[in-house]
Amino acid sequence: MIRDARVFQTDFVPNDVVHRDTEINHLSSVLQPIADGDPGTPAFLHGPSGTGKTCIAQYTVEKLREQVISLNTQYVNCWENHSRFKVLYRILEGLDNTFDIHRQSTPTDVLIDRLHEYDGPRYVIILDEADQLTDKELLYELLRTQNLELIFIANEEIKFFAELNDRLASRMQTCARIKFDSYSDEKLIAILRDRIDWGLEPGVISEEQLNEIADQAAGDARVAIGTLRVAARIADGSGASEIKPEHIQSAVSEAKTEIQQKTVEKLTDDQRVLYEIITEHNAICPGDLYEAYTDRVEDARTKRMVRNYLQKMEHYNLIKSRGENRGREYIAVP
DNA sequence: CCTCCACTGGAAGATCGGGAAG
DNA sequence: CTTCCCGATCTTCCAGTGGAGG
Repeated sequence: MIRDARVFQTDFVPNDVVHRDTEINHLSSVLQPIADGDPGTPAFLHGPSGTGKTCIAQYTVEKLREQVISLNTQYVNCWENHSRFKVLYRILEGLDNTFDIHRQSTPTDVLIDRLHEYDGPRYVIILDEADQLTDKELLYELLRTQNLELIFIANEEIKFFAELNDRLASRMQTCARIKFDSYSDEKLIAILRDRIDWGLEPGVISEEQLNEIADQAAGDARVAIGTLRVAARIADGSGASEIKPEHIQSAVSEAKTEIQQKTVEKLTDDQRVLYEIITEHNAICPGDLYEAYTDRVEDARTKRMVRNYLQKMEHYNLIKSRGENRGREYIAVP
């Protein structure tokens, strides 16, 4: 049933993206000066998850590479590299300039200096999940570095700007802002159909089932593609010759828990204990939570550290917090 | 109204872990 | 081997917030 599993990977960038023309054109025009050897304008892409921001950024930069002979590019995910050091490291990595940099012995200042010294070809950097950066000042440093072309990606525009100080916010105002809206069902279906043409045997999924997937995904292409992939796998595993409604039903929930499971695996032991306690309760107040945690764990961290863990887990969308101060409760995300 | 106190999150400093230098 | 140094992690301290209960 599955011909090519690659097209269902979350980081797959299609050769031809056909459902985001406006956004692609906008971004291309922002980057166009680079093709003429001039500095471009930084870009800021924002919109809900699964709306193609990352995909379009990578696709457009790839097209630019075809036009410009000497061009360096790098993709940095700030979720995975949220510290100042890691982001700078990844950026220098894109220039093959890290052979003598080691976390332990190289101060971050040296990384900044080295980046400032860079005078090679123009360097396009995609900073994905830029709102996850702990040290936003780094954005300022990057913006004033010669030869860098920056593409920032974040989910919520307003929230992102609210977290910046005035100086940085006004500097960021100069970015070309490109908004990504949720996909309509028709567009989601068109996207799915592209992937199906490449990835699945012909005729294994009906129009009706496609509609169902698009409906469940609620505008999120990542969820739609994930659901399709899991549904195909389930159908294949059960020996069916085509994807049936029941395959989709189990795929929807499995696709969601699959993502969650991956995140839980990334937690430390202490964090996982906290997560388990929260999932065992409908809602739990901080005091009880900390007590339960100290009971289960040998050598417990302090309350302050636990608050950091909880914040992190909320960021990962594993738990939610409700209420403030005294009324605070923690709830597991279903 | 006021006081108490559980809770939050910022700031500053201590500690950990591990590569480099001696 | 030891010593030095760094970022990351963790603790300590604390000001601020707002609900509970006189």
